[in-house]
Amino acid sequence: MARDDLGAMVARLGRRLLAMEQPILARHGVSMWAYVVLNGLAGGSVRTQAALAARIGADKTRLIPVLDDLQERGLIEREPDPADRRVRLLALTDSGREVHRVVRDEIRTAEEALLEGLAPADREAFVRALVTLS
Amino acid sequence: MARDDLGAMVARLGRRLLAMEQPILARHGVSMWAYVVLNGLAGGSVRTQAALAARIGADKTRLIPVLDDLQERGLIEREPDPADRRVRLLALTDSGREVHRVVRDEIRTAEEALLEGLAPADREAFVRALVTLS
DNA sequence: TATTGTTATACTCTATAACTATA
DNA sequence: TATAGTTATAGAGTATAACAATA
Repeated sequence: MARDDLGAMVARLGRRLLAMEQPILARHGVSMWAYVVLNGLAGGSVRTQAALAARIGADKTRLIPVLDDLQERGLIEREPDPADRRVRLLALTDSGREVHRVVRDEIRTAEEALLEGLAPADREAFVRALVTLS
Repeated sequence: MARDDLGAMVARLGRRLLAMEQPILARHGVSMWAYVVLNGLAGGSVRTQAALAARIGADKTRLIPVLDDLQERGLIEREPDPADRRVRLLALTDSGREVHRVVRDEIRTAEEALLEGLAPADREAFVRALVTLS
């Protein structure tokens, strides 16, 4: 069975997913990186900017404008750690948590619609494989 | 079963595949875009630069330095179409076909190694799903 | 007038280095 | 001296617009 390289197919699928998510994010005024940050903070285990950068695989300097924006819009809190005042402790506000939940639900719904194109057994195996490989 | 968004997982897998391919490409002195071009031409159905750009989803202007380099190195031919002298007809040289074959084989081998981490049934379903979705 | 390929330019994204304030 | 975060800068990658040569 002739097929493209995995790399080519994964890249195409990535572009397709991105195109699918873009309108959802735009509708809520959230950039891709802002969503990734909200997502990273939603777990609750990440507290500092350095930890967040490591978690989402971004440079720490890339995060700063995103955090500035999210803070201005009241979606995150960013306060000096009393125990080490070099560190900023990050947390979602209620409003941030809500935006994250809404956007995430819409994205998940759109993902499900995409997976409808697969046989049910393949669908489960695909997600399982993706969890393992990623 | 809590999992990340498909987008996040696909992006991570994409980065992983890229990191895996990078040393192979470097060893043969071929950039990612150069490989994509060789791959696009290997099928034989694509003949013009515009068609190639469309096929691989790249801007036509992005292709030009890549084609210049591949031509200088004797991996592709690029000649005006006698029937329409605006058009450049592209083709792999024997040497280009050989480089493509070698690189592709190494990439496929590495991909197989990656897929070893999956149960055989999941492996097939994963590739099948990827073909469908991408 | 429209199209293929090319060049020049501007823009975006990302990484690097230098700086501050703490420790 | 080392570290968290910030700022400024430079580099890479990409897209946009203008151009030359055909049709």
